[in-house]
Amino acid sequence: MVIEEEHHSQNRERELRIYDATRDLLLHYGYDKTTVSDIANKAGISKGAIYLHFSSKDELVSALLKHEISAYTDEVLTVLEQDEDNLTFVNLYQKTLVLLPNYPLVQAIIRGDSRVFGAYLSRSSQEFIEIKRTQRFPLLKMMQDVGALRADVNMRVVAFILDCLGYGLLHASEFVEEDQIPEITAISSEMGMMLERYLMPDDGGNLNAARDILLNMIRSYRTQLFDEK
Amino acid sequence: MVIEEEHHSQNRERELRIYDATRDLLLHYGYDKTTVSDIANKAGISKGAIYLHFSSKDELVSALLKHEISAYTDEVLTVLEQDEDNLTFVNLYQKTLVLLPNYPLVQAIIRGDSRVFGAYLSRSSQEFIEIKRTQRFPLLKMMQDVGALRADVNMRVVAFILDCLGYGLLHASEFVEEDQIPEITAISSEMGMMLERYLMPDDGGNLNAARDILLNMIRSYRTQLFDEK
DNA sequence: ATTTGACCAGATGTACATATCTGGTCAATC
DNA sequence: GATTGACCAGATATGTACATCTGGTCAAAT
Repeated sequence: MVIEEEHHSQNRERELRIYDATRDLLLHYGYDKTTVSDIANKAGISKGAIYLHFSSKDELVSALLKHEISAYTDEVLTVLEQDEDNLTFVNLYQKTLVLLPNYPLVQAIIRGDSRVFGAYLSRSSQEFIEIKRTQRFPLLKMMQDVGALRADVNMRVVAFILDCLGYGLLHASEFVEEDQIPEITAISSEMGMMLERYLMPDDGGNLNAARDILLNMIRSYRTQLFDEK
Repeated sequence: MVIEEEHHSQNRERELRIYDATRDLLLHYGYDKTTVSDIANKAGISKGAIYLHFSSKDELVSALLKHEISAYTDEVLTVLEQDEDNLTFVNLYQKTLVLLPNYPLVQAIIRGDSRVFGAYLSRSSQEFIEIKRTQRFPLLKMMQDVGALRADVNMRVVAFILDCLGYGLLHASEFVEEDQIPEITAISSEMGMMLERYLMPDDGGNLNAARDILLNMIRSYRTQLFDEK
């Protein structure tokens, strides 16, 4: 029993090493230029050992992506659940956005970065990405319906504007020098202010309801992601 | 004299036909797939005649781009100068943004569209684009300094956010179905509302000053564009 | 004096053969 | 029975010879 435990954790530990190696290599060289041997080398194991964990290179990458998304949403959920008090738009936004730079692969997923994912992208039909965008409008609409957001805006258009803004943020390095990009804390704080002034109802709105909707949406996204197939 | 006049206008008319042909072909097939013969054919003249107007294909395209930018900024200036009264942020934004879809080449320039400009882009070092982005912050800062925008925002970050938003808007067709994109009038109206609530000082601010700064900036951009070389 | 379009050199594209690489396997090893 | 790495087939990259295209010119036509 003790032995099996140890053994299992040995395997798990190796799996995590494989994830680490794959993440580093994907971000640095991209999917096409990263070979299974490279990953094995970097993880300090043989190529065959990779196939003891994953049935193919694609499956390894899929598993890694789920792992990364899981870690990111986990952290977001934890943080959002924590501060019951002192809830503001700035907070809500800052909390979820500030964590993103710690998960560069998640950023690359949302961005649909072909440099990082190469041939993998065209094959796997981006199951991960779609969900987020198609659910932005419903999320905002629900928030508006419970009175968390002001009623006198065209929410369909607002969703589109926020999509554009998000797209721009994730692609900023394409049109501006890396060192010209402000701190993510400054950006999310400023964006929080903007959304607060723009979308908060005059009576202050129901921020707890907004937070709960956001939490539920993330939770259902997680379920969807890990249950199907 | 009359003959010369007529002759000149004959040449000018042919130059405009060349512009029209080039614009159409660039937008449809892109720079690399558009040959000088194609342009000549479409304009109903011989290839040699093109070289009576322009010394090279590149120079033709440069001239066309200046021509397009000139036309667009001309129209913007006219419109902005017109309504002295009833000045609002929504108006200011709507006026400049609503005209852009009529100038698809200008959009392509701002977007740095490699499909449209192909090899031309890498060569000509995008003299046109740079100016606009590097001057967004100074523009906003000036507006803030004259009290047209609220003082309690980090204008450097606001400029960055607006850059991201602009980038996203121009690249919208890359991440959302064409028919999911709202009407440009709805977008600019909603964006005007957003900026108004976000950036307008509590006392309403000095919108005439803001408009004048915008006008001057566009005028100086035009001068810069047409004077140098 | 204009305008044309055949012409040219260099760039670009095509086709194909050859060399290299790489995802995945499995007999041999530990 | 867990792990390895030599091995293989198919994919990808490289070299190369040849054909086509295209920006630009200029003698000839208008």
